[in-house]
Amino acid sequence: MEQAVKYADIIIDISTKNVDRVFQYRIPSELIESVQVGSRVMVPFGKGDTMRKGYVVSITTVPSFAPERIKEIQDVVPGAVSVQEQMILLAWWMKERYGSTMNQALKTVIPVKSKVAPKEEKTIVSLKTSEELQELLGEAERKNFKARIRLYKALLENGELPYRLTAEKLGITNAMLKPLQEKGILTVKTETKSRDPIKDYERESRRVILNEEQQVAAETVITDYDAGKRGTYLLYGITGSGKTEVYMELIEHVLKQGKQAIVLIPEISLTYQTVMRFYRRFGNRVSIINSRLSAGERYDQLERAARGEIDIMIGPRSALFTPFANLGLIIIDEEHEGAYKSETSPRYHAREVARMRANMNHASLVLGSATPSMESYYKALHGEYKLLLLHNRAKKDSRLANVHVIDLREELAEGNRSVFSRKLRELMEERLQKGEQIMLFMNRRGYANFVSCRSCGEAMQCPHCDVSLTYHRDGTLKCHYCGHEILIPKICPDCGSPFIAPFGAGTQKLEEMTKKTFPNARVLRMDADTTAKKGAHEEILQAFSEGDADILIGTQMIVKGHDFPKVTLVGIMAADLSLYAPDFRSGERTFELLTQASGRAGRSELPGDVVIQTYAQDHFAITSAAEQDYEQFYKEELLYRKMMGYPPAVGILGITLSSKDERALVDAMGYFHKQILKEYCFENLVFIGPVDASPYKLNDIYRKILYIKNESYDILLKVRKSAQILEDGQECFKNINFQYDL
DNA sequence: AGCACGCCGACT
DNA sequence: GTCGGCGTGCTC
Repeated sequence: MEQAVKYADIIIDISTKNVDRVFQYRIPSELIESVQVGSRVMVPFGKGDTMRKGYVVSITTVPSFAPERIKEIQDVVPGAVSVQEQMILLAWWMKERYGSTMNQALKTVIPVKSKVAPKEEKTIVSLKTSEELQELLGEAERKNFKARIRLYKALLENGELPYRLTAEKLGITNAMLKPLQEKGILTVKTETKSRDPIKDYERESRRVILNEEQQVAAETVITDYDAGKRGTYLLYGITGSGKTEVYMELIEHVLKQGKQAIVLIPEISLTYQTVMRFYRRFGNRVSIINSRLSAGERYDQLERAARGEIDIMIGPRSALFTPFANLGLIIIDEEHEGAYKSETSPRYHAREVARMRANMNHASLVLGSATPSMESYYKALHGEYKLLLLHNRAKKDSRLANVHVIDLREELAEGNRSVFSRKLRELMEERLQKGEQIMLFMNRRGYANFVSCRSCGEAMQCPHCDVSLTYHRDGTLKCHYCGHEILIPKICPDCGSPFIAPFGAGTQKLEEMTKKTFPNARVLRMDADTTAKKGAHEEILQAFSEGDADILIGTQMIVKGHDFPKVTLVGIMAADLSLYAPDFRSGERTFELLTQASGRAGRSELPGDVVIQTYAQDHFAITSAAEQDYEQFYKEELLYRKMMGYPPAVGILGITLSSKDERALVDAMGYFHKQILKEYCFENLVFIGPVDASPYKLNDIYRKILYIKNESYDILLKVRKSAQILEDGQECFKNINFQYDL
């Protein structure tokens, strides 16, 4: 029987909104087998029929376009894995939910195949002696071949040149190298570097015996699972209560049924220690993805998952898209972490996407945290999630640290102007004497040390962004948003006064002060500057854990998930710095940071102390963190959120408009606001703003935000859709970029 | 993204 | 008179 002609709905791989929709193509009969939903295909597109990559999102027999104008699919992308239909559906869902383009959604969901399968490194090698090169250079100079002159000069200096760098720096193209290769002047050497997958690890079959609490938690999930019930669980376990053992028990159970598991861990706490625990238990059925892997290595790992060579994938939020065919369990550790929210479009939250993926695969989702996010705990208390509790520390003799809250105002009033309170200083001296280690935590968020003019008060600003430049020890001023860098000026560019000086204190300053106060102590600093180099992060932590230093100074990154048994004192220099950030989550974040930082002290047998220095010693985020009392904090915070109308009590939708043209932005925002108001005048929407985003100007682009609040998420979703329709349909929004944040 | 169509300035 | 600038719009 003659088969009916089939058509495929295809999304073209171009990231502009005008082509962000489906196009229909005829499937030629010889490809009818290989073209499936999720296939990547090459199709002729546009005038001139340039070949473009596209993704098949659905297949139909009824064309919805004039059939004589429908072109044919040319090919299935060679060597490409046909992507799971699910992943495409997930991308659709994300596009709808978060308001991105389909392409952006697909790109986050589908692994990007590296250009060359094995990692290749090309080098340009000269085949001539330097005298001969000199001669060639002379000839090129006579003929005024500019590109060749640059190339010969570089070759004379080095003999061998890395291809990529050369091409970029000297503006040399392949076309121009070709004749030179043919003349035998040079050659392009290609070295294939094999991408080494993770080595085999010895598997230790030492079974961990769960304590009673852990057992109960694990059993709850397992019983549901075996009864065919899938749900979302919130595993709330205090620091050191052994959540990881529970995860592993659950994974083991799921694996036994031939299913796979994904474990999300914030990148920052994805340490060697954690990973090794999984390897020891599950051997080489485990794989990790992290940002240190190259695109190719990452792709390899996902391929292995697709081929069924591994059963467990550990990684940051992108690991959520591991193409497991038989996914049974998703675990999100430290679920409160901000890193689970994507900062680029689609601005998805791993928790929500995980929920969706779990639904599609009939899998369970387990969220774990010592300080659950307000949203999750709220849902757990309202029965949407099942709450699992771990109250006790897994190691019996480890105990909670003594917490001292120090009022900095009082210190000042009593004449102590140093950054160290008397208590902290006293304890530090004692620890140094005993040879124990100290961590000093500086919460620098929203508190850059900027440079200002003493006479006109003007702070040095980034010319591209609406933020102050940050002062660095080497005499430069840097913008932490766009990387703009200048030397510190000698006179104020505004008033000409020579009295300009750094202001405020960051980790650098703290390091200086520490060295001055404790001249004999060995100090290590860890922050965005000292860890800019790859691997520096681990290096510093390694050095510290091996006892190469007495004091570790750092920002948030030192308090996440690292275990230093010899640390018995944690000093939090200014606990309330993060409290006044212009964000309704600042209290929550402060509480989390303080709780985590406190948890660093005394994780072993040695008794620990925590000193919290603050100007707001009565704030509940600080008092409840000092008492390590999450419930107390939750109650107070929820009250506050209810009062102020913030999530999780009410839903909030943030719509950011941005444009290079400030006037156009203001006009567009005004018009947009009016339209939404008009359309939803019968709903009880609460509008806040529009306000300037923070920072208002970023990379020369101005940004304004309109917040819309309502108790019902569904209504906000509807508003988002209407906004999208406005965005696409209105002339005046042409040069305005929209971003949605729910 | 790319490519064509289209309507205004300096040139063989 | 034409060649070509890049603004605008469409692509199954």
